[in-house]
Amino acid sequence: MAKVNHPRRVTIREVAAQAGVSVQTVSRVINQHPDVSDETRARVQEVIARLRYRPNGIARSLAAQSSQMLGVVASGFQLFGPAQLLTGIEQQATELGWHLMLQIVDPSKTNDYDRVAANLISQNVAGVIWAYPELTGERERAFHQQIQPHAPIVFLSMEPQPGSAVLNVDNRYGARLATEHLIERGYRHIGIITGPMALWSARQRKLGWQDALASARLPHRSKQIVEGDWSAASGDTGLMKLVEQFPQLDAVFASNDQMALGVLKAADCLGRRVPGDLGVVGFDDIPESAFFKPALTTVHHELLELGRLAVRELHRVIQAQQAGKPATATSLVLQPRLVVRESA
Amino acid sequence: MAKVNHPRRVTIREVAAQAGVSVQTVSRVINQHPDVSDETRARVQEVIARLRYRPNGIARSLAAQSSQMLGVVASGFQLFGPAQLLTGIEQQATELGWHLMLQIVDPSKTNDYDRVAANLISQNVAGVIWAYPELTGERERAFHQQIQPHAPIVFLSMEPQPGSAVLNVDNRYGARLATEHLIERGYRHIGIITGPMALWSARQRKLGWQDALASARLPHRSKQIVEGDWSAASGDTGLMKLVEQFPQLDAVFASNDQMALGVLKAADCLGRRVPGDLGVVGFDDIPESAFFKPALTTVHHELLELGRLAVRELHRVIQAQQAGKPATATSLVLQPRLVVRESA
DNA sequence: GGTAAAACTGTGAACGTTACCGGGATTTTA
DNA sequence: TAAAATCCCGGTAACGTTCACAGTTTTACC
Repeated sequence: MAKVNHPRRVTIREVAAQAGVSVQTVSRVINQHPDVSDETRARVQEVIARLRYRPNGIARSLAAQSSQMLGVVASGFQLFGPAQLLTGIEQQATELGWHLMLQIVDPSKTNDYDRVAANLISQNVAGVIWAYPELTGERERAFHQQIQPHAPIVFLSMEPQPGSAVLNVDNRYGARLATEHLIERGYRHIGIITGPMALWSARQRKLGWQDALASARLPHRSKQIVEGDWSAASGDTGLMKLVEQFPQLDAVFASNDQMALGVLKAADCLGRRVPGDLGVVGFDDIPESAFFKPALTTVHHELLELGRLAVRELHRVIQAQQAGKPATATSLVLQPRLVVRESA
Repeated sequence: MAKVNHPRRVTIREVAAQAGVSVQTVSRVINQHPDVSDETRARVQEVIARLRYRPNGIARSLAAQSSQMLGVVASGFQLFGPAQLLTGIEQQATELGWHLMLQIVDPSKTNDYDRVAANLISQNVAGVIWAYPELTGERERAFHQQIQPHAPIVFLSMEPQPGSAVLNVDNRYGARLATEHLIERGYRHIGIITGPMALWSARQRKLGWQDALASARLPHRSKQIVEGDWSAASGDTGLMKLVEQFPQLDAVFASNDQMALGVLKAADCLGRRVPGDLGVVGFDDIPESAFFKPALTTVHHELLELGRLAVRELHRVIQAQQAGKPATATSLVLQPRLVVRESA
């Protein structure tokens, strides 16, 4: 790292000199420490404003051994879920005065997790939000072990692990709601297009579908199941496969709205009318789903709120730890709800 | 900022002690400085690995007066464009070894820009990518003035400003392509649903639509125009308004794909067949648009690549500046292309 | 009016790294 | 063979802030 000739920035020392006080006093003013007389405080603040002094966050972090930065590990913002989570995280972080350091993981590279952990530690983040959907037991443990000594972690949308704080939407319950709705409407041969089965959330949604069928004493066999990848394209081909391997199919639970869109499209191509010949329910309630043809019945969940909660939880723990009280983040599950429209 | 009792981290001093060399030599090894013998280098690296030493990025930034961090100012990841940009930025940043500090602006708060600038400066970012779509002339200048002395800036999707580097997609040309396609297909009464007119990119798309009509000697009047807000809902209500105020309407250019979806929905409600009774073209080519009914003809642009380019440009300038050669970022425009499907 | 407590302010040493400069050992050049 | 260049390496002083502690002044109370 070569030195770049930037204009000298104003330092705390200059402010102190101009205000006729010590550096320490200026520091106290900046940090809203109570032990400063109103008069001194006012004088210092006047100088700060005049000189346009900005405390150097880097130096602050180094001296105080803690930064104003939260690490966010994520991936795939093109998808609705991650984008929503990140937005919520950002909103809440800004409101509470935290900065965000973004890290993307490439799950295909095994040692990418180490790189990310190293980066987070090296920047001395005060807390970490793991918003990437998947982390298997062993990797989770390894990551936890690396980060935990330095900063608390909150995981999002992941399989609950003992000893870790995981914030989730109840995917299983949501899928059950969706499927039960189909059953209520009289459909009896209900297939599913799942998300990538490597993902816990996708597996949970599949379980919810099974729950509903089981409690209605309807059979569920593997020919009723097709695995998708969250994309509309996989919903489209998914339905094609499904009708082929399970001809009596009369309804589909698509594990997200994009795939549901693909299903609607394929149904159209096959000449099947929705909801008459085929019931369809999605998951996520993306803003567009109300404008599908027909408008999609789907499961709504509050991912934005989940992201906000993650930050708040981290904030709580960090504050407590700084006050000397040991605290750990706790897990939490948000309940989704069914949004009935026209597709079932 | 109170001190938290975390386990002591391994410092460069301990590595130096264990390896029997000076702190400076370890620093040289970390930074791949050439002036170290292979033998010493190997010994130091062995110790680093054994002690699991991680250089403290904060201390490094402070000492070197430059960080490994790029600032990204953005907003609205739920929208396709920003999400795509951010993904591209992240990919390229990771490949080049940069970290990202994320900042969201609330455009409704006037002084939010100052807050963001202060944050970026305080964290000593090496460069800034402004990915929030809009910054008016004056604010742009103010922001520029605050940041520029500290770090180079690249703006994305914004009105080109003299003296600033702006990376853009040619929105006007893309919109022209879309509209010309409608004209070629024989539509003559072509309306438009614009994006928020406060946004330059939305205004450019409108201009492209005008260009096409003008060069085909077709009239364009204000009753052919409705302003939307990028959402499917606004596309839906937009078409309703449009047919009311301009009954002879036979085609619509929707300024993004979400609004096009809304248009398709409204057309269906009105009993108008697409593309028979009504031609529709969108903009963005979101992955779902191929699965609309009918499949949407739209304009494709490479926002992911635009994000990557922004990082590369910044990287180039920073490198050059550190090498002592003054350099400035340059502007650039990417050309979009038409994707013909079934909706026109 | 004296003492103890409270309120305020300053001093010096961290925090973990890199920049700058200087010096010895080794090789190259004239 | 001496001088000059090159290669390695180390010591010291930053970078801009906060922390711990030690002062000094003011206030409160009997």
